[in-house]
Amino acid sequence: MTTTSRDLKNTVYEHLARLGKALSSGPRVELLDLLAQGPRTVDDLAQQVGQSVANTSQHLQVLRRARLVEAEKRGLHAVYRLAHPDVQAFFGAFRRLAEDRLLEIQDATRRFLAERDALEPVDADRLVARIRAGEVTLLDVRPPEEFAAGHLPGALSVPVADLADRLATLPRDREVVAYCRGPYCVMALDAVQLLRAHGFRALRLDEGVTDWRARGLPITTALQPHP
Amino acid sequence: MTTTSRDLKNTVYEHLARLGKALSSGPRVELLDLLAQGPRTVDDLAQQVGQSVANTSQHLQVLRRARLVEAEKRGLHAVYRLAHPDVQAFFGAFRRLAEDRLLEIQDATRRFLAERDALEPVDADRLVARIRAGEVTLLDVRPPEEFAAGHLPGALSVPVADLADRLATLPRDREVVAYCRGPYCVMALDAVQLLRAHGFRALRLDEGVTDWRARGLPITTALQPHP
DNA sequence: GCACTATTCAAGCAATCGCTTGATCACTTG
DNA sequence: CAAGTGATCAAGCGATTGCTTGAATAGTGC
Repeated sequence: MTTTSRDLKNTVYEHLARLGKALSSGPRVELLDLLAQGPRTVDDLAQQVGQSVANTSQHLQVLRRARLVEAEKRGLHAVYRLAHPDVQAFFGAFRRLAEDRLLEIQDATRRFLAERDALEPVDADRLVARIRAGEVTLLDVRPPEEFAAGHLPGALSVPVADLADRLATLPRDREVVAYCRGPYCVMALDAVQLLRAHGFRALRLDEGVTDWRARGLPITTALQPHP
Repeated sequence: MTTTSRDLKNTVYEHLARLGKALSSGPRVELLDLLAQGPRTVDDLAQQVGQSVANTSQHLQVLRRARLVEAEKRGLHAVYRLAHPDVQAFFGAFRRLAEDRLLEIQDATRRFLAERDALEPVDADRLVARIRAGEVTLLDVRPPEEFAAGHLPGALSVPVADLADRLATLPRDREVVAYCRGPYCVMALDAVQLLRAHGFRALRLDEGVTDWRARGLPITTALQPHP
């Protein structure tokens, strides 16, 4: 009797721990973070996290066994995506808790930003009104697929790789605000550096689409995520 | 340049994973679940999870390094508690996600409950009104310390171990509702069985104090958690 | 059918993890 | 101060994990 109730506890907590295990490896958390931006193929993900394809595939299967992501075969490719909107919300809570509690994270990013002397990012609260009013030029510097999967209203899709070629098309009389995936994403940082080097007044928004959505602000999808 | 940004990502995601690692072992999750009920000493916890004291201590230190719990020396004892209210909220989200996504958990508990033929628990929504109106006798069958750390308003503290001795003091003309720590806690189940065997109309509430609080319903503390 | 690509599978190795045991430290009480 | 208790530390073990390498599978395009 006490033994069977112990058994139940063990299996229940063991299953809970399976969810924890899924989040217990750096590369896996990074994969999840990428997938929170939108669906992706395996070797796309592998490239982004800088791991071998085989290894990435294995990590993805761990995530799949924990029901955090799911895969769909599309011709040659296997497209992975988050298994449910709840996962995105939970992952946000996970990241937020870690950032709040583990000061090392804040330290590391602060040190990194200081080192790159990228002026402190403007926080969203102050910018939201101006962005929504269209007083600034808003750039989404993520890859086009992520832009397609959802972006801030009014944002222009200018992948950081293409930015140099498209500088001429940007109005010079307005401030430019660049954003990418979130506070740890450096693409917006690169963009701001490049813009400033060319005389633009440029700022970095340190939130991504997921943070934006978490605030209850609107997201636009130019294309359906899975039509 | 790309290398340093990789470095930042690695350290950030590695730190995030530290939080995941804390949640990646069954006993550790169980410890967290217990601590969500209220502060505890090490060997109290060790007994509850059925592990050696040394092992429990080590698990607690992993949780502490992840800043999920903190310890305070009190004379001979080390009292552990959750490090912040956010941790409790997050742990609730963690458990809820796991329950929703990992059907194995629901299966296991359902099978267990069926095996013990404990009639299905009454869900809170239907009972809340009657409990608040005081139409039923509400029993908190957890240990006294947990009752002291916070309990539902109007509940009587009747630890399951003492229940048999106190049956005579309970009114027989009203329904009895027993609760303990949550859906996986079997103390309320034992209590209901015992009550029914003695002719009471008894029901089990499958929520605990943390669920109750998460609903925004009131909690009473008879004693200050840390005076 | 053949070459090619994207992904998964299987085997292997070093590193880490979970638990145990026995010693040690910190504090209380006789 | 000695005895006793609660907790931590340190060493050691078997099991698991993370990554690599090389082969196998499934679908595409010639």
